Amino acid sequence: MSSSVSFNQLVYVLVRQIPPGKVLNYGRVAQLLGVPHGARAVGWAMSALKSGDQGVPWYRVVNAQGRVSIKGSPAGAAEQRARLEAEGITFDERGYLDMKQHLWRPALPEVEAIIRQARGDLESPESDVDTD
DNA sequence: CAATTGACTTGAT
DNA sequence: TATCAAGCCAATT
Repeated sequence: MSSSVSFNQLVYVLVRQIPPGKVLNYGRVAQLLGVPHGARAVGWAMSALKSGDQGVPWYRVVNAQGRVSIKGSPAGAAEQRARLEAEGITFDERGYLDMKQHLWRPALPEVEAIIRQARGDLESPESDVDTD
């Protein structure tokens, strides 16, 4: 019991909430999870994703500059850009997308609730949610 | 438990 | 605008 949910799992839960046509940067994800300076950790979590985790729209996470930052895999970066373009996002000649236009701005209370719920669900699937 | 790594970010040059 | 260095975090070894 009490197996605390890994930071990575929370990252996946949040990334799953990003709607099509919208994106989030690593730092933002970390901030929404309560770790303002955990951008690198988020990137680490994304790199840990495997082809089987198709439920996680990893391609909707870009760097703060509005550019894809997959390293060691030019093909991966190309795929990410292709998937985003397929959702209507456009890139300029330098390979940047418009963050002002595509950055996802969720209602913080809602996101916090989802994270809180994720922690609870993954920690104790059977714990009865409440009652009041 | 210490060292290493990496899909990051920001500020300075 | 492009490059460099330092700061910060979690998972791995």
